[in-house]
Amino acid sequence: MILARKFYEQDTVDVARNLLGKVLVRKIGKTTVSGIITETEAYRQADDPASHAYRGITPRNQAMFGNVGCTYVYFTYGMYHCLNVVARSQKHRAGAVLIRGLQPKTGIDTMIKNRKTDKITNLTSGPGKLTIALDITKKQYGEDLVRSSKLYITEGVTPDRIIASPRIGIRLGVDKKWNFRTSHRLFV
DNA sequence: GCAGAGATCAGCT
DNA sequence: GCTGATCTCTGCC
Repeated sequence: MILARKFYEQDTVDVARNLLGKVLVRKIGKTTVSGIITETEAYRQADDPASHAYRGITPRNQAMFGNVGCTYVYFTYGMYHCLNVVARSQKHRAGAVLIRGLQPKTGIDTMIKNRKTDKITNLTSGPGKLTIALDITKKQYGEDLVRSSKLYITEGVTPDRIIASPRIGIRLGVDKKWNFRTSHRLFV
């Protein structure tokens, strides 16, 4: 069952927590590649100096201000794409959830080919890695996860334990524990 | 097993 | 110009 628009209309931090255990599905041609979401991070706007949207709208981050349930894909460090899902409550102008980790479910052979590594635990254990494994680039910028047949998120499993931590790799906003992960992920 | 460098683009403190 | 919501490879222990 594909998640409805309403799912993404709640506070970004809640959506980040609720996305754990859901299944991210990607169709590449005839192949279905999917994985269970094991790690996420919430980025809001005016109250979140670590967010790309903090200083207002730019051509790059405009998706964060757009329709909830769509993707925000950005290119960073000159080499990597990262996948976010736009989500926010009415109180905020912008917000997105960074998908940081997956547990490979189907299409693992395709992931191996894309990633050029055969270590399962290394296929999608990071934001830059999972976009390579699922062939996600700026072509998927703004894709509507509620309506698209190529990229969407479905119901999955219920995580039995959720760990909240400070977000990774940021300098500002370290006080906010907006990184969420499940205890039964494959990766350390 | 771990630290450090390198790759190299977009948006600015 | 520099810095970053990153990852891989190299070299050394």
